[in-house]
Amino acid sequence: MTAAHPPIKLEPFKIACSSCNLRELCLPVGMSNEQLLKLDSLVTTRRTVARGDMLFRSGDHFQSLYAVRTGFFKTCVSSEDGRDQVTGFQMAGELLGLDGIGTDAHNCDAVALEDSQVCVIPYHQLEDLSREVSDLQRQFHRIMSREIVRDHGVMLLLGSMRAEERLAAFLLNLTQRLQHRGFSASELILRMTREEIGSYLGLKLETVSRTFSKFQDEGLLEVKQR
Amino acid sequence: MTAAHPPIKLEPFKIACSSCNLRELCLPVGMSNEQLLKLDSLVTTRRTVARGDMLFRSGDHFQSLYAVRTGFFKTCVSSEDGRDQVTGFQMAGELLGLDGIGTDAHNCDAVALEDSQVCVIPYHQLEDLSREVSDLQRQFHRIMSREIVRDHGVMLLLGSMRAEERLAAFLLNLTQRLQHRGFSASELILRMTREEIGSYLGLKLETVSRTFSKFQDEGLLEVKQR
DNA sequence: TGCGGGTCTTGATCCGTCTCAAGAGTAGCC
DNA sequence: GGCTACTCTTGAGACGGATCAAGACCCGCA
Repeated sequence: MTAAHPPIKLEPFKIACSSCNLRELCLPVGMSNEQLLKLDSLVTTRRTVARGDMLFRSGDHFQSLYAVRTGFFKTCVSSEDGRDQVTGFQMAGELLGLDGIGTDAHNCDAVALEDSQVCVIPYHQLEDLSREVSDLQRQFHRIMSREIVRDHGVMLLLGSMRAEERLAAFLLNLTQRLQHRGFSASELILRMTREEIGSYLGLKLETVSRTFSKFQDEGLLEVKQR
Repeated sequence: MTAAHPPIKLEPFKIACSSCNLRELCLPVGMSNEQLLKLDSLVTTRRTVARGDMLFRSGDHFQSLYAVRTGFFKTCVSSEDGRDQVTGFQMAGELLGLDGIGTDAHNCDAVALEDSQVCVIPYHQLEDLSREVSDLQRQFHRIMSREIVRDHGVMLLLGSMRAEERLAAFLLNLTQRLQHRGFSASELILRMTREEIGSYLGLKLETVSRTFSKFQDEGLLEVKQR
């Protein structure tokens, strides 16, 4: 939309929603330029999370949502008796922290699977602005609703598919989302371990590994260490 | 709040959110009386759904949310290849249809498991009002967020629990919700079949039945035909 | 009251995934 | 560059739940 950028200016380009290359995937979808400026004034800080570090953990006080700018995350819940379940993998443009709204406390751990950056979205300000900007309200509701639909899809997977089907559905989903972001449809790097994939799919890591081998034997895919 | 009801008036009492006995469980939570009157003008129609009938089905155009007033529902998604998964059971005060917001089309079937009544909440009007009434906005967001948290809990159940644990967790959850609504904590009527329970828990109906029998043998509960 | 269809229980067997275990491959780090 | 720790692969055997099958129970309805 901006015809040209200043020719020589070298000061660090402050990345704002209005000029973010992810704005067609993220919270800004459907918003006008004018509205985006308001969003810019709300989303002013970014946070870097090193691989293996947590963005937030279960029980933390909830204050902000986070939009993944670069990198890759997993979220996982755990039960009192120490069981663990990966509930999702998040990539650029996806929101983290929606689970915290209901109780003002985060309900899962969010772990960076590679060095990552997130935009901090102060939740109360987002509420305020979305009362003013209905397009923002709409998009926010859509995102929450889609998370619910996604979760239901995972339930279907966990409740009624066999190991091969689960892994195939998982890989298909990953490649589709990566393709949406301009990556190859035929190749991908798995940022997560077999164990994490297994946890997400309700399988043990050995089963995941065996299923990969099986797919490879059948010529369905080629595995080069992740 | 009303000290006494009119002594003789027999005309049908128009049930509004402001006087609904479920207002402490449902959308009105946290709203003032004044705000509730606005909500009343939005939620003006009710719909009766006979046992076995569908409130909406996957693919239907999305226009409204539904709050269960009386009765009991299940929601289920199905994959292209005909697999079926019950994603939840809804009782009084709970909202149906949140999955439709993201794509303007319902994404699951909602089936009444007994004769039921729901309040129709036109979604666009709800959006409008929640821009005006921040307490409504907050509660609506909370409800969506809690649905996400609930779904994550089901994923944990499906991904890492054994049959007995799943059934126990399910029964515990049901009794807690019923208790919240003033029913006995030690007794309940299962409105759903073994097959529906199984579908929700990722088990076959025979396994559900066997697990009930096992619990009974161990003296953990008593089964009187449902 | 007796019939028929749906639901539930229980048994026997089978199969998919888990478990345990050993070894190979890979990456980070001194 | 070589050590260590982690991750992945593969095998053998065990086990939980699925499947197949038969019969009991229950409810709605004629």
